[in-house]
Amino acid sequence: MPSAPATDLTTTLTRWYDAHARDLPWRRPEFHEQYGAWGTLVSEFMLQQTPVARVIPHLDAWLTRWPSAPSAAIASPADVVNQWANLGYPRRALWLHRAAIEVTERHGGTVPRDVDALLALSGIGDYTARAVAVFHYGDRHPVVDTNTRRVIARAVDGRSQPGPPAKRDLDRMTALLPDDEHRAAVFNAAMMELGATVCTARAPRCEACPIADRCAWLAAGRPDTGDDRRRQAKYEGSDRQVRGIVLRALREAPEHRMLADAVAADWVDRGQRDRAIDSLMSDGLIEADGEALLLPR
DNA sequence: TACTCGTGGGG
DNA sequence: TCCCCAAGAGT
Repeated sequence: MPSAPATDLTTTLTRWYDAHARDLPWRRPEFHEQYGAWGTLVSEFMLQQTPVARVIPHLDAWLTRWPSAPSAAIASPADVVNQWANLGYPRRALWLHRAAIEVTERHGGTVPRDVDALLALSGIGDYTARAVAVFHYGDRHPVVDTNTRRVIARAVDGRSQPGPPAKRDLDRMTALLPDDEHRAAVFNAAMMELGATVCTARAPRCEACPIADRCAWLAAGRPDTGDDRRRQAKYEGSDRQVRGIVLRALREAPEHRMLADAVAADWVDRGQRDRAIDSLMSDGLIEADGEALLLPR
């Protein structure tokens, strides 16, 4: 007969987190003192779909240049897109810039604490809004990302992978959250850290897992329960690839300006190249000036 | 809901 | 080599 866990989930995860959490810039008290909620907001924007190791140097550079929302709000879109460099998904740079303007105009330059106010900002969804409210302000909300969804799928549901994201994920995370605000914040961080470093997507290290004794998936023998997530579209030859080539060329060009004909000139499918340029323009990531293309002013 | 949107490191 | 995946959000 299996014995009940000696310690409740929150305490177990909190102890593990205290001993094993990575020392990341946005977890340091000085970071919050220096940059306030703006620092957390910028870090979370960059962490949307970009790995931690790649974010760290860019975050430092960004906050050195723009240490507050109002300072970023008066930058040009070109400066922002260029500073974003190769972080990927460059629309995020424009949305972050827009959010900085909104924070300056609507909230007097201070990133708001209220989740609904955060959700109303450009580029901020369920994850980022609650991450700011929890990790900077210390409030009690469910922070649901790919890591927490995977940990719940395994530990609670006994499945090898989570299903597609759904609104219901928020309620499931809430159900696990301790009542105390501070403990809830640590619980959110610990679930994410566990998913990022132990309960990983590909090769989970169950032998190092603090909650292995109560994991439904491990108890079931780590079955492959299938994966109903949608696979990422092929990148090679895609519109995204062409967009990436075009934008990189403009970032690296003198004055961030090039003759349109010279951009991605060796891309064989000319029609696809032109469509990519059109879509970048409609996103506001580039603009046309006569025969030239340039980053938006 | 389904699809799009970059870039690079690791298995 | 190739494929997978990464602190998601907007449409």
